[in-house]
Amino acid sequence: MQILKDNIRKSILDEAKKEFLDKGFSDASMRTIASNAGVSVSTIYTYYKNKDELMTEVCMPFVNAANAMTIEHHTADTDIDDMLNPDSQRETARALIAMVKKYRDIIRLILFRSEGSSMNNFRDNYTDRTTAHILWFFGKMKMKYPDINTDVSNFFLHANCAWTLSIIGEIVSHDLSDEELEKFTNDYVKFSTAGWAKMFGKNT
Amino acid sequence: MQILKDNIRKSILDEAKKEFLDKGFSDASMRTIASNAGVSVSTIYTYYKNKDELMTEVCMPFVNAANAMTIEHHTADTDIDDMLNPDSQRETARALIAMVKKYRDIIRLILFRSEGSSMNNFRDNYTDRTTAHILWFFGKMKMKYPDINTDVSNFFLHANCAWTLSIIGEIVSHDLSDEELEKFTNDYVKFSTAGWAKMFGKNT
Amino acid sequence: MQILKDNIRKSILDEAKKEFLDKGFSDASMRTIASNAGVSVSTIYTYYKNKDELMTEVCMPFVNAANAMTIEHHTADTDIDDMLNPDSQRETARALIAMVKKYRDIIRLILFRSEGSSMNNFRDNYTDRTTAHILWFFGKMKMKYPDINTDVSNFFLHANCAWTLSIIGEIVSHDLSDEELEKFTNDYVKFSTAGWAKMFGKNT
Amino acid sequence: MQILKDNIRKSILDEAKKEFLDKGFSDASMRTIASNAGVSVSTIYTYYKNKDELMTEVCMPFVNAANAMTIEHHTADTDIDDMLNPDSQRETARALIAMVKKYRDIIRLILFRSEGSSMNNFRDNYTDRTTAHILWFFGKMKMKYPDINTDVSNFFLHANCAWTLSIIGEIVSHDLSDEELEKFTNDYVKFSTAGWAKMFGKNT
DNA sequence: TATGAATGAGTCTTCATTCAT
DNA sequence: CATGAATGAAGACTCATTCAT
Repeated sequence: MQILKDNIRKSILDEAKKEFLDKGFSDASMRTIASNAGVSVSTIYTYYKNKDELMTEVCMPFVNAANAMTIEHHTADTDIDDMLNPDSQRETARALIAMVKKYRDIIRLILFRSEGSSMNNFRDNYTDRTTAHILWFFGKMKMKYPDINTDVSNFFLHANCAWTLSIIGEIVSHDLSDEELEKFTNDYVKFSTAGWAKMFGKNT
Repeated sequence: MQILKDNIRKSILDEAKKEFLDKGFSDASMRTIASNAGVSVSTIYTYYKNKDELMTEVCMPFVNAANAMTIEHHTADTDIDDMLNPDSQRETARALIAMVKKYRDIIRLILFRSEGSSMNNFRDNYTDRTTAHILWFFGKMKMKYPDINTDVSNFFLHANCAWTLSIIGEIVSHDLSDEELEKFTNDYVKFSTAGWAKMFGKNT
Repeated sequence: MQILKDNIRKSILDEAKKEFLDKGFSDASMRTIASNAGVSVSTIYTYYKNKDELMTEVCMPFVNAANAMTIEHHTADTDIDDMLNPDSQRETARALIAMVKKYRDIIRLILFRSEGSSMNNFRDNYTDRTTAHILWFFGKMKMKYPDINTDVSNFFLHANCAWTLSIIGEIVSHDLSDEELEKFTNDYVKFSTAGWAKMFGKNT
Repeated sequence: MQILKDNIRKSILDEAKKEFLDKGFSDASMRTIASNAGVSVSTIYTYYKNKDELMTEVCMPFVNAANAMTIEHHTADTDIDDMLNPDSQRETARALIAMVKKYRDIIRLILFRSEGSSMNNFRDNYTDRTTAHILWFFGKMKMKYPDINTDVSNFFLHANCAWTLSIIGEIVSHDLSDEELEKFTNDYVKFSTAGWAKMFGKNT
């Protein structure tokens, strides 16, 4: 029975994901989801309060993974050097890309097809959170190395965080081979480490 | 009469813009637009063929301006040095920001509230077009300066173009003072010129 | 100017006929007619009071011809023998068929696509009128030849008149060659003269 | 519950029939039907997929009966003599008339008020099917009695079948007493048996 | 005369959601 | 637990017609 119910849950979530991706949240139809999942519309409502919650539930796996990664990242004892260290950056980028590939569909759903749902806030929330973390990190670094230049425009930091999300969006929108992704990673790291070095005034 | 008609057109466009921004294209209601514009629903249809065309018409001012800017940019006789020249880059950035500020609402509409309309393609189209231009430009530069490194991942170029759009999106989503924007511009230019210099291998 | 106006009238009528035939009266659209005729919708209303009158006007050529034929037929000095005379019947049938072929489209319009318009009464009116004439004719014949049997069910006469209309409907619905029509005429006359002879009790 | 649901179904069908008869399919309004049936518009859509299917469902009782009668008629072991035998013909006619009286409203609906719906094809389909049967029957008879004349124009056969339908249409359009119908039946049989006898060349 | 413009009423259909069973 | 049934509100869009110009 438990198994049966889990099957139904999964079936509903799967079909909901397809329908949301296909039509976008607003234009998706609960009927279609139910019909494709082989259950009645009302059954969906016994599992999920409403359309929005269904959407949220569909996105949860990624949201959880993203939160976990964020926490891990935030608690890591990184130093300013890590931002300038290509190897360290590459590692971080690869981990991110691995996760992006894993949650490809959900990410596409959240970034491009969530209009009208509460998941549509994810983009802004995520950027804001990441930005806040960077600011806190910069403060910490300034304490540690008083002579580096951390006088960086808040909005530039924000834009940089948004870039990450933008890149994620581009990755999930295109079908890239592993080689392309690796090459991209190298280029990106080259570009951004050089950029940050310049920002920090370490690039005499 | 002419004035009257133009008034009505403008009124419809204004209210449509508001409604689209407020609810998103899909959830926007023609009834609401008509009611707020003080005309009957059918009157809207004497001016615009359907909801999608109304949306398109709302966005046209920006689309035209963006196209004009693109053409101007593409026909400009830029050189590789311009990409590395902070002054030149700042000028370009400022021009872009000026336009973004001018069409703030429409840009927000296109980037974040256009799901379900044909304007939703703008983002991808724009990124693709810009990427294509950059590729062409790189080829030209490689011919001119055979010793620079232009072996940059296509997808990195794409991601870079997407960054521009992402920044534009952030600008229209936040209420930034002129100082902040100026500061951001400086930082951005510092960061990216350093990045490109590194990419081109000019940064001995 | 007169010529111009007549051109417009004709153009409107032609396109109206097409649209009515295509969609049926109820589903036909004044807009479509106007657009195809190259005039504005309101122009149609300067020529015709409303959709129904436009329909009527489209059908007039046939209605007039049919009335003329009816009058001619009614005033003709026919005798009971004519109904039993194959040559006479064939002649009548051929004349009718000629007219039917001439007004083919309008007849199809009236018989099969006039629902919702006042032309939809034509069928019944025509049958009733023809039936009335036959009744009057039978009365006259009974006076002239008291010994023939004219005790025919009113409704049979009605059904017979309806048959004529039904045949007309079949002719305009099918694409028949002249040979087929001629063969049909012969068969029809053979069949019905035999039938009437039996009815009149003359066929000993 | 079952009873309740059947009541609702029936109520919807009844009111739909009335509305379709009253306004014709195209001009009939789902709102009016729903309102008269005492249900909401959307409830109709839980029972019937769309307006056309509702129309079809309204007509089904007659369509089924007509098909049953056709099958019965086609499988009967009739002979050429039956077409010339007044008693046999009268019997057939009476059975048909009984059915017509039973489904009077639906027949009127199909024959005269179905424009725009898929039931509008019934007339032609029926005529074609009956004609095909007659042709097959004539072939069979020619095999059995090589000396009868079955060289009858296809279109005449078609017109004859259309006559049946035309008569049916006249019956449902008029309020005829049983006597009138009986008298009509006699006349019709007299007329048509004489006609067919002549056609077959048996009436020396 | 010809029409652009305007409209209120209407179209069929779908929606997410609720609830009794 | 699962659902069939029901619904009011809303969807985009079209309609025939009028009227000032």
